[in-house]
Amino acid sequence: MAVKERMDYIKKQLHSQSYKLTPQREATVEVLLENEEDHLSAEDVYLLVKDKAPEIGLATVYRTLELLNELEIVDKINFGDGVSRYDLRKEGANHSHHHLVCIQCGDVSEIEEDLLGEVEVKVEREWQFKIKDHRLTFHGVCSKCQREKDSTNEEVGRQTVDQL
Amino acid sequence: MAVKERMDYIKKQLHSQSYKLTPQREATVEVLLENEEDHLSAEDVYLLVKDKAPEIGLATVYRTLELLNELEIVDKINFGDGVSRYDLRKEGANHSHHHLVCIQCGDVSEIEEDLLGEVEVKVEREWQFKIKDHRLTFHGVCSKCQREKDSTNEEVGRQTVDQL
DNA sequence: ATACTAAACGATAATCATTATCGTTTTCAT
DNA sequence: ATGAAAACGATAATGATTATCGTTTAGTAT
Ligand SMILES: [Mn+2]
Ligand SMILES: [Mn+2]
Ligand SMILES: [Zn+2]
Ligand SMILES: [Zn+2]
Repeated sequence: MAVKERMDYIKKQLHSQSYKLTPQREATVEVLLENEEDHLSAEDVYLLVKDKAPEIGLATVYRTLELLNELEIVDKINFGDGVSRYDLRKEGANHSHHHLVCIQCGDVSEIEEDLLGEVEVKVEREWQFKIKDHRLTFHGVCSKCQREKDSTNEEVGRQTVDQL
Repeated sequence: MAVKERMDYIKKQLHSQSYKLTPQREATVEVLLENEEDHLSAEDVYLLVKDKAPEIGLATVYRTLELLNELEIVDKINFGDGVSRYDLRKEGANHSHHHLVCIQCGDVSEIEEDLLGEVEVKVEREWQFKIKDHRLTFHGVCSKCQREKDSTNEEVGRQTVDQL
C-alpha cells in the first residue's frame, strides 16, 4: 500500500511550509487516507479520528482540514447538503477530480480521469481566463438505481419501456 | 426586452404546478430577472426586493427561492463563501450554465455555451450514469486581473515589483 | 356577497455548521 | 533549562438557514 509513502509525502509538504506535523494532524491525515473513497464532513472526520487520538478537539479537526486545504492536499467541496466535505486529492494529482452524484440514492462516486483537457484549452483561449482549478459534478442516476428502476418497470409483455 | 415574456412564462410554470403567483413571489422573480448577471444570496435578494414590496419577510424570500429551485427556474449554487447563491437559468436552458471565478478579485462571470456535450456522452457510456444536470466552475485569474499583473510586472525598468 | 379551507405570509425562535476566543500545552531554537 | 511561537481543547459566538405559529390572503362552494 502506498499509504505510508503518501503520509511521508504529506509530511514533507507540511514541513516545507514550516508547519509542524503534530500527532493530531497525523491522525487526521491517516483518517483521510483510510477513507479516501468517502467524502467526509468535518464532523465525520472528528468521530473517526477520535479512535486514534481520543483527546482531539473538534476545533483542531477544522483547523487541520483548513490547513490541508490551503496546502492543496485536500479539496473542500460542497454537494448541497449543509456541510463542507473534504476530499483528498488523488495521488500525484494537482487538481480536483470529478464527481457523480446520484439524485436517487445519494451515492457519490469519483471520476479520476481528467475529462476537461480540451474544454480548458477552449475556455482559456476564448474567455482569456487563466485556469488554476475546476469543479465538475454531474447529477443524475447511478447505474445501480437505473437497474432497480428497470426491474420495477416490467410492464406486462413489453419489458422495459422507458428507462428515464 | 424579454423580461415581460419571461415573467409570463415563469407565471405559467408556477400555475401549471398549481402554485399561486403572489405579489411577493412576483417581486422576487422581478429582482432575479433584473439582476441576472449577478449571483445573489438570499439576503441580497431580500434587500433588493424590499424596494418593491417593503413588507416582505426574509422567510418568504427563502421559501420563494426554494420553490423556484424545485421548479428548476433557478439554480442554487455555492462558491465556497458561506452562502448559497441563486442563479436564474438562461432563457430556454434546461441545465445549469458554467462559471468562471477569479481567485484574485472574486469576480464571477458566466459561460452560457454548453461545453460538456462530448464529455457527457463519454461519462454516460463509460460510467453507465444517466446525467440529468451538471455543475462546472473554473477557478483562476480573470482577464482584467491578468492585465493588471502584466502592467505591474514590467521587469525591465522594474517599476513596481509585486502587488499582493 | 358570505363563509370556508388551504396556501402563503411575517415575525421570530431554534438549529446547526463553522469560526473566534482564550487559557494551557507542546515544540523547537537558543 | 528558558523563552517565544505554534498548536491545542474547551467552549462561546456567529451567522445562514429552517421551523414554528398565529395571521392574512386567495380561491371555491354556498
Ligand atoms: Mn472525491
Ligand atoms: Mn450564473
Ligand atoms: Zn443511485
Ligand atoms: Zn479578477
